[in-house]
Amino acid sequence: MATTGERGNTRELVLDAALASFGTTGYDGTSLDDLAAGLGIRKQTILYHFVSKRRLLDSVVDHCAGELTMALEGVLVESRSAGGSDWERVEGMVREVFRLALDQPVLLGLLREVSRPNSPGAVRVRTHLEPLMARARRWMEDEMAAGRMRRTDAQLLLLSAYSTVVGVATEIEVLRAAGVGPTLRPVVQRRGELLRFLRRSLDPAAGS
Amino acid sequence: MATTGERGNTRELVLDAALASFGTTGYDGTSLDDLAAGLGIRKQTILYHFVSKRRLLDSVVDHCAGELTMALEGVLVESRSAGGSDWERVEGMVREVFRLALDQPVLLGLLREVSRPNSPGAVRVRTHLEPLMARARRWMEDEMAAGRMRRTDAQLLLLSAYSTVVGVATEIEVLRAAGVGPTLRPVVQRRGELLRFLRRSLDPAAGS
DNA sequence: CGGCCTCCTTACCATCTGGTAGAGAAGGGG
DNA sequence: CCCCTTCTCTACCAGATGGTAAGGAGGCCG
Repeated sequence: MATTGERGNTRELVLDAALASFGTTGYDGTSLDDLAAGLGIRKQTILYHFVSKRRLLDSVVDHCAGELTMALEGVLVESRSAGGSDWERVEGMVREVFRLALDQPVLLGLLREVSRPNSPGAVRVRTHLEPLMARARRWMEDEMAAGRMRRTDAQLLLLSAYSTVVGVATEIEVLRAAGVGPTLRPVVQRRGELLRFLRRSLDPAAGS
Repeated sequence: MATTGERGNTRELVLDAALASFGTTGYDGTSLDDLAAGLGIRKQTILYHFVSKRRLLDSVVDHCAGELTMALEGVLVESRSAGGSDWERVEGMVREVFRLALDQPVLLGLLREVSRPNSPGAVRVRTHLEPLMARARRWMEDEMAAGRMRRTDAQLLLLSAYSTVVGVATEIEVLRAAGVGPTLRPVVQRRGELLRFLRRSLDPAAGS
């Protein structure tokens, strides 16, 4: 075992620190030496657990994607057992995403970093998002066919919602940088806009 | 003069290439060697014109900020000579910003890069934006005092509009990365939302 | 005890980085 | 003609970076 007790949680400590560093300083701006120094360990310890810097980023992305997926799954299960309508499910998921983002602002930094075209993490994030999106799309199209959802281009709607979330994430970071701390107002407002947009597009009981 | 004709436009060529590279690959991800190689020149030529990498970034930011300022100034002058109302002026400026963003997508990349907290370009961008914001704020407060504009927190409104624009910029990039090319729809929609929000907050002739 | 596995270490390296020093080419002006 | 300025080049460097190789400490199992 390790000389300095601490048990086997080194991996997760590195994961957390890397998430924070990638999210704030960026992938290229993060050096393994600095990362290790911040944790009081040696760079090689990081490389022992995560082979290479690139795969460390992948692991961080995997970790966060897993959290998101589980959280959304939870909402889905809950809504299903409560017998909620389609629209209530959609709303629940959107609210959960925003809740996650506000609870763990570090996630926003990472999201922004990997959302950049040409980002090394972009492909990895895509492998996580694509099945999620495909599943959501299939579900929506089924519901549309059954008349429980207003007909629209599911693919485009999902993409639009996704880009909106990424955009809001950026906004939150910009506001934070400008000193406007945890002012929920604009975020809540933008969430409301997204929800209204989705409702208008999906809810058969909504006007226009 | 230069061995290879081309006159003295090397500086601007570098500026353009740097804008593109900083915006896509990021500041840390851009190497002077690669930048120079892409232009068929040597790194030292870049350093001759721009002393250091950091100051190259500053120059790029200055250049873009100058373009933006001039464009906005143009809208102001035009609106003033046309005798437009306060609200028409605000709307004209917002439209001009979006027009610029759509015309020169590279600007979006840079904006996103420098909007990141801890970005080396953040301070530079702030020095450009602060006087602009202060001026806008004073103008708005004057108009509010004169009753030509609805009373509200000018500072917060400006910041909110700014963060919205940055957010939209990110959205456009994400959509572009997802293969959804120049689909104007979501952008126009978000511009509409921003305009409605501003109108609601500022135009005395608007409802609610 | 001795071999094995896990985890973290020191030692080292090839490469790339931004940046310095200085030379060479060419135009312009006295 | 020579000098000065402008611009680009070659040569070079100190430091940082990601990554390899190998060893040591301790638990576990035969």
